[in-house]
Amino acid sequence: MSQVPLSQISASQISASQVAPPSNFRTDDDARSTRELIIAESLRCFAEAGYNGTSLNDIAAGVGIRRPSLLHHFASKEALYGEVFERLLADWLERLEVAVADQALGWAKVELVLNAGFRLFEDTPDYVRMMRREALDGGTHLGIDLAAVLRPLFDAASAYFDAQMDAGVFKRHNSRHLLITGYGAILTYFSDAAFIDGLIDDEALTKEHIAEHRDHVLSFFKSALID
Amino acid sequence: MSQVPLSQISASQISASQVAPPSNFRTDDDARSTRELIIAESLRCFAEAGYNGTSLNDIAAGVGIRRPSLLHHFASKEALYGEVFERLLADWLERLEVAVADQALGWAKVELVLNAGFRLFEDTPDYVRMMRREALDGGTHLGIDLAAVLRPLFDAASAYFDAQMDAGVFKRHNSRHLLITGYGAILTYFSDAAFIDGLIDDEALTKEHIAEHRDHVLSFFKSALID
DNA sequence: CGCACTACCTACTGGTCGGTAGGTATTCTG
DNA sequence: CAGAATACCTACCGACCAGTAGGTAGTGCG
Repeated sequence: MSQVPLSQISASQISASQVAPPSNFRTDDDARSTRELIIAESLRCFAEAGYNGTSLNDIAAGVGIRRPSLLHHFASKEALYGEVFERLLADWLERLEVAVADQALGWAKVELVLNAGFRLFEDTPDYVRMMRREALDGGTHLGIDLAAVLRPLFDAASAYFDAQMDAGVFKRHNSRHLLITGYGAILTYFSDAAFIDGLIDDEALTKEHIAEHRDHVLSFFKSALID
Repeated sequence: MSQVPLSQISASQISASQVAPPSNFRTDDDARSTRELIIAESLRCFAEAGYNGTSLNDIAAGVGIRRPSLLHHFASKEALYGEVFERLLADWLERLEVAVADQALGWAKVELVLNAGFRLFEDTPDYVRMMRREALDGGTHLGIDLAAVLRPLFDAASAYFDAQMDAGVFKRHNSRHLLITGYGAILTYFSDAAFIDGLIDDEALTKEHIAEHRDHVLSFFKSALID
């Protein structure tokens, strides 16, 4: 690092203007909060416009600081994106594992997990869109291999369905394809909300409409799995 | 212009300019084909990396020409994107309407349309990813309002399901939510193929695996709609 | 031949990108 | 109170972006 050629340092750089003393200084308490503000705004922007469609200036402006100040808190754009994404994964895994760990069996457990998913997505719609973009790009945008992280959950769910089908609790389906179908059915409603708004008369992502869609997905899956 | 010091013009430069006479000249027949090549490569790039992630240089390089030559065929990047997208829509609507116009009734018609969708998506996976990105961005990236174009088809399909449910052919579900669920279940398999590859042992988007998923979706929906 | 036309090129413009250098207030700490 | 640390700033960099200017081969037609 820092082996910048001396030739790049010009005299004009030294004569920086002292005209604008912004005075928007932050205390230590606020410092943590600035970091959080940046992460929150980044999530919003990355979900809305994607990685390439979001500039550090956009994020900085949303927070109310300049780009270099943002880069004081995060080493690079990729590092910032990575931190937002890691937080996404951690939040999701934590909340999903609570539902997965539940001792319920049969349809009750499926309903439990689906409900947890809906609640989770309802709380974090920006996460959903960001995840969708990540899946579209192959899930390997950064160091994290999204599929590899979710694979254990996926395998466990698949085994659960297979066991319940063997036991005759559920009608027979291909469990892995069933999971892919389910994940697509649920995620799409949240990721494509802006598009779906144009297909229906109500507005998607309102509390009422989410509940409507959740009820539909639950009854639809129940209808396909239970006699 | 051309105020380059004579001293900088080396013999190698002069020879270089004559060593590479591009010679990739195209006749009138090829001219149309260059346009097609550009559209094909654009589709590939826009599907792979999105609008913001694709530069005109990327596309031009894929075709084997320079960016200004590309802009000789299309007025701007947006115009190019628009033409690719319009072609997408036209292709889809044409092929879907054949299936929709069929006189089949009950489950046979659903199977017909689903099969047409699968065949369509299998033939044009790049279209699917581009569409997905468009839906993520709200479907109003350019002048075209994606949802408005599809709305008539959506309404007709919804009315069909309602009628069949009223007649007792299908079990009762909310038809509009059913369509959203269905579109998500099918589209996701194609749009997120790279991610799904990491969740399963087989490779998605092979002929065999697509058939497997189609069979699953058909039997799953049949299971949910028919007693 | 002369002239318009097409398809391509190199070389450039203005602007934006991510990132860096270096400075300045303010606060914490010894 | 001195010095380190923090959080912000302006001014800059090189790279890349979409798009333009202007030139040059080759083609078709009078």
